[in-house]
Amino acid sequence: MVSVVAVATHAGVSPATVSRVLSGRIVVAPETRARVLEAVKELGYRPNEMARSLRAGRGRGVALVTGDVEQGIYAALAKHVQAELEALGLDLLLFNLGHREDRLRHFLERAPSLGLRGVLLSSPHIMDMAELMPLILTATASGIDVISVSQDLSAYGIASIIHDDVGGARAAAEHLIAQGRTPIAFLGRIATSAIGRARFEGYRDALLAHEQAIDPDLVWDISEGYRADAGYQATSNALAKGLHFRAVLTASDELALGSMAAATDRGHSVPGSVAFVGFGGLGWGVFSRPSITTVSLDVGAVARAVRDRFKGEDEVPSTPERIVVPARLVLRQSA
Amino acid sequence: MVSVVAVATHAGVSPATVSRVLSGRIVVAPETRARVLEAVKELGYRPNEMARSLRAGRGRGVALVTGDVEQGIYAALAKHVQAELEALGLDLLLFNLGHREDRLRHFLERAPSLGLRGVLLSSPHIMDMAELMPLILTATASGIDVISVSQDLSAYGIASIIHDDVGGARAAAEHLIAQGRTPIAFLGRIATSAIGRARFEGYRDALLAHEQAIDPDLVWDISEGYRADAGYQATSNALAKGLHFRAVLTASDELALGSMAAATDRGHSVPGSVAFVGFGGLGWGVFSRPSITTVSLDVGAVARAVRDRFKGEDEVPSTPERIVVPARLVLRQSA
DNA sequence: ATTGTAAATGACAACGATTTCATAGCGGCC
DNA sequence: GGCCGCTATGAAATCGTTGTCATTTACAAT
Repeated sequence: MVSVVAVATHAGVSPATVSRVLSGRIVVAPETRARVLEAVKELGYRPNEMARSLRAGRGRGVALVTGDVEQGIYAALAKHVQAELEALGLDLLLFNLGHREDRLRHFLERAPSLGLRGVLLSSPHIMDMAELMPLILTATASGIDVISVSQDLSAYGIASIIHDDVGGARAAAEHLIAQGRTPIAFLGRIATSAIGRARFEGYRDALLAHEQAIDPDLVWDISEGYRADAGYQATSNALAKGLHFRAVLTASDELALGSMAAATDRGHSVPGSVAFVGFGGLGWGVFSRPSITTVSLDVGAVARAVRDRFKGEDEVPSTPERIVVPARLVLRQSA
Repeated sequence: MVSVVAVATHAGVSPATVSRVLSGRIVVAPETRARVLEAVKELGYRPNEMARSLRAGRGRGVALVTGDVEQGIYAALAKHVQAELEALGLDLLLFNLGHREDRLRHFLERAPSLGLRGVLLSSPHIMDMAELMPLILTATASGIDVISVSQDLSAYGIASIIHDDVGGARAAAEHLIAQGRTPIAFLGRIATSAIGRARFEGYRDALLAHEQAIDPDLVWDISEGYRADAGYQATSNALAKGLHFRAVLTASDELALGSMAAATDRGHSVPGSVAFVGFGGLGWGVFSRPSITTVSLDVGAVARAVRDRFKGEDEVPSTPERIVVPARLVLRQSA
């Protein structure tokens, strides 16, 4: 491994000078500078990131903690965030909880010793943040910038970048109501997910605003992840019970796909007999048939907000603590 | 930050002893040991990972280099690999190339200085590995275990964990032929992707084995990523040209979905008029309507192979250099 | 001519953990 | 009783980088 010392020797200067040249922040005689750069190139020197991190007290890693990257929206988030971080010379560490809270606890315990620059918490289906707060505070105290993505934790003093889930769901419900597609069912996690609850609130708001009663039988509060099979299951059950509904507002595109399949399998036409709205705006939603009308979440905007948060060199950014990214209803075939 | 020195002082021993107790590999008097553990617990000490890495010469990170995590198969890979690595106390760094080769180069240049334990190259749509070999060799020389995932680079002496793409595609084509669904079109990257080419070979093998001619018009060699829109586009073009085919063997589930949509939109029934086979076996493929018959790739098996590779403490594992994970044809509605 | 000042650079310490080397203490054996 | 050897532990060096402090040299000002 070629180190500063090697470069310094080669260039006939001290290691300190090499460091100065490379940092660029300190004046070095042009001739010396040239000689050092020459040596650097000749030896193919690259500063050791581990030594740098130790010296600086923190590294260049930012962790993304997700519930399940296999879910399209998280994969998209990982992709966009990674791209933004890479542009800042930061690395993305991925921690996938699989919706198991103990792993989040374990990660948070480890976080301070890893020298992370930041932690993006994007595991929205975990409710008792209160219990985890001590760990989070320990992390922030150790210089880690903890940001909640998707879930609003600004009440706890944690910077939050969130989608307008309430507004998005409301817009979707309004659209369905305007088309006369009532009654509308809601499918998602409510009791066990802050995000799911926000979407449910949007649904409820719209219904109440139009003096529609909320039928508990049409509120399908699932407890598993937002995968297609959960949607299929819940919808099949509802149909088996003979419940009547003309539309389903779901909390993810995957749920919508599964839900739609359940209806289709029982001979209901989509959107003629039942309409479906998803959440996320994933790429493949355009190509299912019928394609999925969805509340599109601008993942790129979230990633840019993350970038803004990390672009400075200062320890604790002073940007606003709560950023809301708008959600947009994208009309396609299913509703 | 509480360090070994703090713990040592607290326990009335030297830092060396603390280290010995925690490593567990060296005998320490039971009474001393107890005192150290007590101090560790009392102070909430956690070894600084950056210092450890510097001292050890390498850290605990493993990088996963993907083409596009937003594609289901890579997201699934990331998820499973992360889970396996976490069990080994290793962290996953995610680098998403977005199919841009310069970023791979850039990453490989940086890799040795990051102290990575390993690099999982899973960006199969890059062909001229020969050009990148010097960088890869530099990485391996610096102690990084470079493993090619999906793409067979064992000819270059790089450990490779691959799917049986040829066999999987052949099985799919055989299935279509057995059902009399000919002529069969192939949709995927051939010229610009090692994996795509392998899948094409399986297709070709099956056709030739059954004395079917390969119609160049039915070989749709796309150049973009394996996203649904590319599949839609290619298939629409083919249909617009009035080409006749009874089945499409595609190189990903996303392509299959897009391709299927194109056919559906032009009034063809699936699978009655045209059949479709995808590649990957993603969760949502079960719930599209029609659901997608697919060559399922066992991502979990790949992740386990990765785990086996990293579970030892030794620098260069001596496990076989080429592991082939079987691919399985999963019959669903589309074919 | 002498002193003051700024620029350029080198020596050295420090980040925190681990490992090697050295040593104190103790028990056993002849 | 003296010596050998083993066990348990401490002191110190090391990983590679960077920041602080000190030193040198040159030049300007009086």
